Amino acid sequence: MTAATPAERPRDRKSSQRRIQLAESALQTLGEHGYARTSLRDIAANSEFSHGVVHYYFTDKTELITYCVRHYKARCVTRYDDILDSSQSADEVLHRFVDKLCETLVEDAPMHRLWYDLRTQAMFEAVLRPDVLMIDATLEDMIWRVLSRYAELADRPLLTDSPTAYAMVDGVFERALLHHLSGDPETLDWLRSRALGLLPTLLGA
Amino acid sequence: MTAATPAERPRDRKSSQRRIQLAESALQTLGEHGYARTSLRDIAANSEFSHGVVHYYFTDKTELITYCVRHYKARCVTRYDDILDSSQSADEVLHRFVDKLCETLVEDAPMHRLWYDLRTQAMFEAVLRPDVLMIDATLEDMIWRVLSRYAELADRPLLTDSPTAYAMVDGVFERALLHHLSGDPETLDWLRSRALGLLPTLLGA
DNA sequence: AGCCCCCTTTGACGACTGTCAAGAGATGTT
DNA sequence: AACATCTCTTGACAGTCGTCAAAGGGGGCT
Repeated sequence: MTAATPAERPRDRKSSQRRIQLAESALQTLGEHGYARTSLRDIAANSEFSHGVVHYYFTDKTELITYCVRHYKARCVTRYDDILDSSQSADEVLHRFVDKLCETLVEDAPMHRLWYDLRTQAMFEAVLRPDVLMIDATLEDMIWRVLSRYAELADRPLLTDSPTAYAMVDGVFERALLHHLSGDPETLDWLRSRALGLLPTLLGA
Repeated sequence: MTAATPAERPRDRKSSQRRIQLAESALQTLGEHGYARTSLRDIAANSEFSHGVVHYYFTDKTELITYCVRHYKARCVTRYDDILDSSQSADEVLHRFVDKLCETLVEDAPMHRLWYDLRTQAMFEAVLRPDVLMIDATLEDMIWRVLSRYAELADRPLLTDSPTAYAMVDGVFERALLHHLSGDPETLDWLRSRALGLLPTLLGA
């Protein structure tokens, strides 16, 4: 069957490529100006197309946003996964995780603040909630995988549950991001030392 | 001396009352719709004045917002202070603090999400940063006072520093707020149990 | 009384927004 | 070569935004 509307079939592959392309332009612009101050014209101006093309590939602004959010997830969720496979000691997991955490704080700062922006907007707009909650759960899993591997290699039990551990790490990271973007030069050292201190306290005797 | 501009002197008292009055209306509207989707006309419509009056008392929209933020601080910073004075045991501080935390999560949910909204917008707009960072520091102090009193009554040392402790508690609270606003009925129990579990782990032997 | 100053309302402006329609250009099929 | 289909540009629409100017009232003062 697969009864597609007449216009959909030949477009499928190319159209999905365009959607991705537009989503990447959109993510970059959103990371610069924030969700509220980014218009469809801004997004199109940062791409190589005109503003009308957005409505050709996305029915709605919210569809574009939610598509961007979902596309964003795929890029960042596996950030720490190679550390887990290749590390051989608890200490190695700890240090490499913290290094990566500090690196992405600086490197991907616009994308991180965009994520916090969207998550906060989900507190106001119900349309954003399903996607945001799903990504938040995925990020929680990501942190939990790190902590589980860390505890396994240290041969000690984890004291907290997954949501709490994620919430605490995320709180520390969000604070670091705010201060980093505010120009505080000590933020990186603070995040490094606090993350190095935090993880061991999540392990029991 | 006090060389005031001709228009300022007689206005002083009344004008500051109006500013407060408008700020309260603004805070309520901002808490409902969020920073980005709140216009000056919305704010005025929620007050008993017309939209023109806002520009009579505030030169700018950003001046209104920053004034609101500063006014908001005064209302919420002393939230837990009476607990500290009147509690006699560590356990009493712990339970009364957590009770208040859960109560304000439900009761003041719009104001909390507004705070998170503004703090996130400060990652994009530099004008908001001074006020946001100041309030964040004040909230950090508020949490630190609770933890200090808690540790003092328990006669045990605190394991973390003030910024980290605040960041972790705030992360847990922010997560609880998002899920509460998403309609998750188990959020309140989760926050209560996790907060009751978190504070003791911040104390050393 | 008449005047002046403070407060408020109203209406308007230019700019910007999401959305859509009409048409031009390109691409490939028959 | 001619046609049809997909893709993209352009221009316009209705609405909303921050901002401001003009004017209306309402007290108190001289």
